[in-house]
Amino acid sequence: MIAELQKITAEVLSEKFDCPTEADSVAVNYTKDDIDGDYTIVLFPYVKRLGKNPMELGKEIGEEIVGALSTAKSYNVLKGFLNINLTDAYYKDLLKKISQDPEYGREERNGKKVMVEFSSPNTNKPLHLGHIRNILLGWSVSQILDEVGYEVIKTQIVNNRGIAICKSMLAWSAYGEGATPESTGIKGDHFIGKYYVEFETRFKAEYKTWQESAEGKAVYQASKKEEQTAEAFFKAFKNNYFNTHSALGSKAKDVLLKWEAGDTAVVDQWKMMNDWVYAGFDVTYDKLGVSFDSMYYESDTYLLGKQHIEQGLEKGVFYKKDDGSVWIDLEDQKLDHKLVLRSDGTSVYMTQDIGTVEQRYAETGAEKMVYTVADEQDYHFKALFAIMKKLGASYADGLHHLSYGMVDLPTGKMKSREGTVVDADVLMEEVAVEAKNSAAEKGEIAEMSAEEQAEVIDRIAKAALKFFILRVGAKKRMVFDPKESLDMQGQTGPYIQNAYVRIASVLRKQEGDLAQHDTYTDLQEEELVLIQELAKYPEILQSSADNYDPSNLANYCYNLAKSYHRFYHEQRILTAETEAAKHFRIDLSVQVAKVLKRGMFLLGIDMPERM
RNA sequence: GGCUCCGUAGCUCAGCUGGAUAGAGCAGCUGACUUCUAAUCAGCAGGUCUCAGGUUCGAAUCCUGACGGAGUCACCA
Repeated sequence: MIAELQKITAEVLSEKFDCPTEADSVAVNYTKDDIDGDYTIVLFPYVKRLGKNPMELGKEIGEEIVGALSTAKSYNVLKGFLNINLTDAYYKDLLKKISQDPEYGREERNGKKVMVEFSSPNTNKPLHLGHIRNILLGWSVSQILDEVGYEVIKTQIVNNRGIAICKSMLAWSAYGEGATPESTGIKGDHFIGKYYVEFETRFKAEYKTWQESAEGKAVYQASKKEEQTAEAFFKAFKNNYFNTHSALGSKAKDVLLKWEAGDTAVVDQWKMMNDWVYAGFDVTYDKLGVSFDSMYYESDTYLLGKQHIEQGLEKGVFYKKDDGSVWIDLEDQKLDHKLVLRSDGTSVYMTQDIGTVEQRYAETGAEKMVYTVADEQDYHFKALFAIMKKLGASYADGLHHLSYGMVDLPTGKMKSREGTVVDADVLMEEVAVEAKNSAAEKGEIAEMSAEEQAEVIDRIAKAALKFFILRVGAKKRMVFDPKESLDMQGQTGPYIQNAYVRIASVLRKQEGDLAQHDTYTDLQEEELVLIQELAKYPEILQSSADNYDPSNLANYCYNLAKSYHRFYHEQRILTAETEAAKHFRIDLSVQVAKVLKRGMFLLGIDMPERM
């Protein structure tokens, strides 16, 4: 419709006014809510160019449009804006088209593959609120990309090696006394996290003791900068202490060395403990309703990439310093020189990532790869993508960093050291309790069986949590108030579910088959609004996919639900004035339910039939 | 210090490819359940869109600068 209006306007301007105009350049918008009209054409640019009165110009174009388009009913010109009203028949036809398409909004398969990486946890501690945002975003973007035509491969890389997991291993060996998740009844990831904390606590104590020892004091006196307090010095010196003085540190490093050397006992322990963590993660993923199509493990990939460094050196993309370290100059990208291989020949993060991208492309042929990683790594991914481009990777332009802001608490940043991290499992449990309390005051749920109740409450709780997080634009840092996120009223997931449930309820009470409603005329305002909203759905999907941002879709679902609630309140459905009106409204409701259900599904949110 | 992102109502957020009087929800105050589910609806109140310039017929939106916040600039991952 927009294209048609643009075309006619451009023709009129070009032919009648000798004012050559590109159709694309004509500004056509949806008319503002409180103004009469459906579409609005902005006249100012031509008023100025032609030196014509806006009213006259608007009339000329308006006449032409109403004459040329059978779907255009009338027009009005207001303050330089030409508003076009469309006929009821046009909207009824729109609804009919939507109604005839059972997979409305879903695009033809485009034959392209896209790999979406998300979650990517470390195996030394459980998932937290930050992971939840990551997972919900990654999952939802995957779903949306699938909906607009891609074949999506959902993947994650598990950071299962390195010094961190060695700390947990060491603590478990020393203080675990053979305990297992099974013997203690603790979820595997939490179990490992416990030993990580155990290590850190002991290390802290050890460090504290050392600071007061003669050696510690001597080091402080010898190495401190001017005016530096002991507290500041020791804070900065912590890593150094771990590497050079700490008994615990040297034991942990010893475990890491043995792991890298393939020491059977260490590797076996590592496998066993990581398996506990994976089992724990799986439970959380399951609760979140997400799954993966493939997995990568850092233990398999951390040595990758060196051969690409060699090739890059040959091509002259990289250069070698005297000490043997390899670098790339990214100053033309407004980035610095970046190290890609250490002087001792071992890899850094970047080396691995180069190797991993190449491996993934070789394995899947995906032309697009999306990395769901927090915005603190913006710089890293910019550099990685620039490097791949310089290396001449054919898919380099298809690489995308789905960068999202950190989640803050009302009290500030989440800090694991200060124990202010919100654990994913605990949070979900809290939301479930809140949903249960909320539901207790409502009528319908009480009549269900215990099993049904639990199922419905679970859906409501998940909807509340997921919608709260997904409605915020991904790039934006967001504040997560545990209390507010538990809200079930207003701009929330349950509000949208409630609209769906209302429709489901009406449909249950409807008797007999759905009849034709061609004779229904005189569309009501609330009905018009709903059809207009429904018609926007495909373009919303497309823009969510283009921007890798589900918040568009989330807000759309809310708006659609809101329009429905209003419609529901203003118009009778089952007891409508005429049979035609009744069937029209039922059809309309069915279409709203269809879109709400699908849209929310793409956000990873399930709809209950009752609540 | 360089670079990147952010700054909209008391709070949490929409709106940002320039268009009419800047929108929701929460919190506060009014009203609406004998009538398809009140997890709903209607209303009141709440704004210097951080500030200052610029471009434009028109700027929350684009540009420049300042201020405030965050991130990053590791032979860490």
